[in-house]
Amino acid sequence: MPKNAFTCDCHAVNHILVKQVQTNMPEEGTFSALSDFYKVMADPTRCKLIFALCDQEMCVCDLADLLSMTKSAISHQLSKMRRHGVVTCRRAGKEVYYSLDDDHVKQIFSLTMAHVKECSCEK
Amino acid sequence: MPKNAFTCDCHAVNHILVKQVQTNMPEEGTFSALSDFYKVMADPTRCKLIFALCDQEMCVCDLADLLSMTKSAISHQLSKMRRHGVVTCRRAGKEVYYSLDDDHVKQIFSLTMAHVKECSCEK
DNA sequence: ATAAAAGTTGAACAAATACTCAACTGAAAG
DNA sequence: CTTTCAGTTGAGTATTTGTTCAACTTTTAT
Repeated sequence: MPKNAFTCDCHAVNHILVKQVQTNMPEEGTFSALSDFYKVMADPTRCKLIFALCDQEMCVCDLADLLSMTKSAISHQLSKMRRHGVVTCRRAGKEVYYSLDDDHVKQIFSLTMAHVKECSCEK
Repeated sequence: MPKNAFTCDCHAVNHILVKQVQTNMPEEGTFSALSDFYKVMADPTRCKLIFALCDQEMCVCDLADLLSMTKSAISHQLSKMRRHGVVTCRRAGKEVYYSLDDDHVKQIFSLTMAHVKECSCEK
């Protein structure tokens, strides 16, 4: 059974506009990639980790101490972020040091920080 | 029982750095606001809606037609986005037209679009 | 008034997900 | 070699969440 193939329950008011937007729409994969990226950011713990890693690399242990959480919880989050290209890591003896992978992330993060400070929208 | 108050299961390697980052950390509310914002963006359907509304306002019906989804599903998503200050709406006869509320959103969105096009990270 | 179309809303269900727990790997020190 | 500490990983659980369904409101047309 095709998912939701044609279950629009109404007739478009402005057909021309709909068609026009439709031709400019990126492919499905672009939107999954977009929302996947935002999903990685969509958690307070991961936002804190990004904030912490904005200025320097840090090891899992220090990040766990900083956020008063277990190494396991932090490690899970970091590996998710790593799978999505948000952070990289390097081993140094017993420690593994994480840092931000991409400069875009820092840009997007600080732009969003500025946004939420201005925007006063109720939950 | 206090949630995870002090359950860090290790000793910080670099105490000084941890303390330093700790003093610069924004308050909890800032991080919830940040992740709440990203949560709103973290869905393919909502990303498509934002894309569609980047250039002009559109009514629910046309958006439902564009994405081949029910009015109800679209309306639920739009109201979520409205509660979080991402979109606004105005009534015009039977139709309700939605548009992007804040220019920051457009900026962040296009920056992210550029990011995911360069970044080739596996799922 | 009545009907039809656009949109909203609340409950319910299925899928995704953050943290916990326990078992594991890798590196350094005894 | 054994122990210890840093970190990872998989399973399990509780919570969150996207869509459906059905009932409702609002506006326009007959």
